[in-house]
Amino acid sequence: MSATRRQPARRGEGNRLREELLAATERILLREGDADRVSVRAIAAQVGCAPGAVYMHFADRQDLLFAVCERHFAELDRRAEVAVAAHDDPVEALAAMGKAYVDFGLAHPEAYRVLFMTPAAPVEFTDERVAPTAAFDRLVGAVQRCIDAGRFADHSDAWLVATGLWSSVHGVTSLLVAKPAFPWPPVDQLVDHVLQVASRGLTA
Amino acid sequence: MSATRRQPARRGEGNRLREELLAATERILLREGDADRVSVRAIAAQVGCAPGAVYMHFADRQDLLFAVCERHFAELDRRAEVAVAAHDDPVEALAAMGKAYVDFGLAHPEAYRVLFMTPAAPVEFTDERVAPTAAFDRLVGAVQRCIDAGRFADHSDAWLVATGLWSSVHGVTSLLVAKPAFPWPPVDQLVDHVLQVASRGLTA
DNA sequence: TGTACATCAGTGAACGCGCGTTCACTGATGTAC
DNA sequence: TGTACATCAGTGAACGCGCGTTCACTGATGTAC
Repeated sequence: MSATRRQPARRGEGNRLREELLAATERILLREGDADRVSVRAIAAQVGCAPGAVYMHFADRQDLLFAVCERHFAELDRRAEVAVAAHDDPVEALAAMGKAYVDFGLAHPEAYRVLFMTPAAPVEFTDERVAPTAAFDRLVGAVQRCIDAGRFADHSDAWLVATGLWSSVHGVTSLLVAKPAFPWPPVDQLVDHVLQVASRGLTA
Repeated sequence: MSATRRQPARRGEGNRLREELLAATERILLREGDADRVSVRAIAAQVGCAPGAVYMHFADRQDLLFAVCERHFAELDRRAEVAVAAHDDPVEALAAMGKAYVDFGLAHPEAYRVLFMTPAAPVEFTDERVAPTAAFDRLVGAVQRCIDAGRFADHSDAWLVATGLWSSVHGVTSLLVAKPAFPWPPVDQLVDHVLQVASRGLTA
């Protein structure tokens, strides 16, 4: 896009290029749909700087990609938090979390793919850099509240129910992200249907 | 593995190398877990032939990768067919299809990823080379039989229910494939749980 | 039975390319005296 | 106020690498006469 050379940042504004690099990486990630196809050189070209300049702000390519994902992970957790807080009824809160999850995935398909649809995320989320399970812990908590409230007649294993629910909402999200050309029903209808079926299946 | 040079095939046995290339491609796809990381040169080295020999049997790299996937797609449809045929009860047949689907994905994670977890499969499945919707058509039919039998009280849209079910079974499969390191419940338990919840949610 | 020839199933060197990363250097900006 | 110097925020050329693909060639095998 902006193939012209940018002006170097002023003193003390070293973070400007950093922000531009993050934005450009995200743009290219969105366009390519695959972290493997996002090259340092393409990012630099998009920003209008030399490839080497990337290494002023990030240790390496992985580190840059990770930084992009990290932001989105934090947003997912925030969305989940808001969704839960909006409902007193624990089953409704759970459904709202599910909806928030799908919305997040569809709003950031590129980040979603990198985070949840590749075997190795740019950096493994088991290390100390991020708490990937923050959003998942929130889900387990919401399930446990349903169980404690006696809403799930037959199910008492919060971990099992939570992984099952995650599977379902991930299924919708990831298929929509991976196969946009498929003749899907209207997205809202599909999402509501899946959440409703899951909800009925658990409470029945 | 077999880094030694192979003997050229005899006259009339030209397909021998073709088969060996397909097998090697599959092996490397399994190891790498990503079609983008499967190179022609690595395949040739594995088989023990020159890189150029690949072009005696396949038009290009895409063509070779596609041929590997095509076989697996046929197997998925076969498994679905067998599962449906084994049950008189339409709801049970549907659950059996779901189980067969997940089993297929876990048995061939590399093919599953290429087929269902990337935005562009090696070749787009909308073209004339394969009928990717064969297995899906089978699913829609199985759902319709449940509806016709009056088993789905509230649901009359076979397409919506089928896409929803696909989402659920895809969710389990793809998460297990993409995140094997996650502390999942026992796989059988998780799969049975998801299928049971979906089944109850639809029949309730 | 012998031999010239066509064909099959490859070889292997080379093509041009884009990649991540390094490193010596540069020019503008701020600071100390 | 002027000037020497340090520092910041980069540049840009180069490194070695692996990639997909092409192409002139090769050696074994079968076939025609």
